[in-house]
Amino acid sequence: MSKMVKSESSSSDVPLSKPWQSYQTVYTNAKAGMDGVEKEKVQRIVYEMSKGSKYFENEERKEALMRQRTDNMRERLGKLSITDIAHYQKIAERRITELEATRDLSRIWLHVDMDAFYAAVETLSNPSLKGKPMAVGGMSMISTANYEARRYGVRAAMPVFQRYDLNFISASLDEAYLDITEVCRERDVRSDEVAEEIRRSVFEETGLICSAGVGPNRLLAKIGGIGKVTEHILRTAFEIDTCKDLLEKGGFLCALFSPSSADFFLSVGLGLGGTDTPQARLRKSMSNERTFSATEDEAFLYQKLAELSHILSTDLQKEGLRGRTLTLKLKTASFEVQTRAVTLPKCICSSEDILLHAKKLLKAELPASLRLIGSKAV
DNA sequence: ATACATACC
DNA sequence: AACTGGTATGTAT
Repeated sequence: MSKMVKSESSSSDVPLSKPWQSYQTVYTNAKAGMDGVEKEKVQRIVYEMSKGSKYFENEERKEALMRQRTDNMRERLGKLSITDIAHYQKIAERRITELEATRDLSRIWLHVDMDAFYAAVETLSNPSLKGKPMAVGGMSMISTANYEARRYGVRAAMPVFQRYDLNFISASLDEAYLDITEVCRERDVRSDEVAEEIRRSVFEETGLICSAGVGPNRLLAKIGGIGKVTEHILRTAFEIDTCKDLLEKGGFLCALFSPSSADFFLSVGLGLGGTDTPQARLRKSMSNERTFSATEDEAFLYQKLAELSHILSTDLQKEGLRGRTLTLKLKTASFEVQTRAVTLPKCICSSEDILLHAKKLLKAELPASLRLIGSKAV
């Protein structure tokens, strides 16, 4: 959503003479910290270096798929009759009124976002990195998830958040939502003052810098909402660039998307978001997966599967859980993701049972050149 | 209705 | 991209 409001990036209709500008995934200039950098030059260099790689080809495949979805949407849009449009416009208007009636402005939510979290945590444990350009990664690619970082950093800021909201929501490793309504009322302080206080406490107690936003619900506290693919579709197929557009063209959204998707778009347009603290739900599945350099070596693949099955079994038993359907996840050397599942007559949790069924699923897919295997129990 | 596969967040 | 887990959706049976 922030991207939609700012409306700066031109994701479509890029001249063919500059192909690197259409390649959005590896390098996006939307991120902060790009001041004083020759953006186009960097983008071109990254493009030249990525071109032809397996990963790159898969990204192109996904971009083509996205274009197909957009074209498909355009086509369906063109087939709507005047009557259809009037009909769905009515539906949209009614739905907007209903959604508006649910607006709750009684709560104050605060969204915290740790700045450059992984790099910042790494720098804490290795101060010599301070001021140097760095990325967290390995296996010839840039990644982030790092268990050391997790343990170190997550614990670091959590006590601060808890002082303001015992039930704060961890949205991801580096993001959290706090309901600060009571804090504001009891101490008679403004929300922006609380935001500043939290930022200062986090820095004093962890050395990590974070940003904090405030709003009457979680959507507005974060100013978030719509992802890259959806944004592209909305922009190019519907010419929807702003929240206002989402509401004005709600009829088309209701006509072409499922009711729940249309509701989602209209809510974003209205700035409606979660105001309650959902109670922690019970876990419904447990999974694990590993990436490695792509191989066809079946002994290696079965060995990986055995390791994953053992870990999954241990994790399940740690929480006293069992699963009745077992899903095998594969990613081919060309980055295509596949899942294969089997539902069993009885729940299982032993590593032998898991491996037995996972092996059968894998066997049916071989030979194949794979770069990831995963297993999931539901 | 159930199982399975995929996309998206 | 990595890894986890949930939801939504579509398809086949």
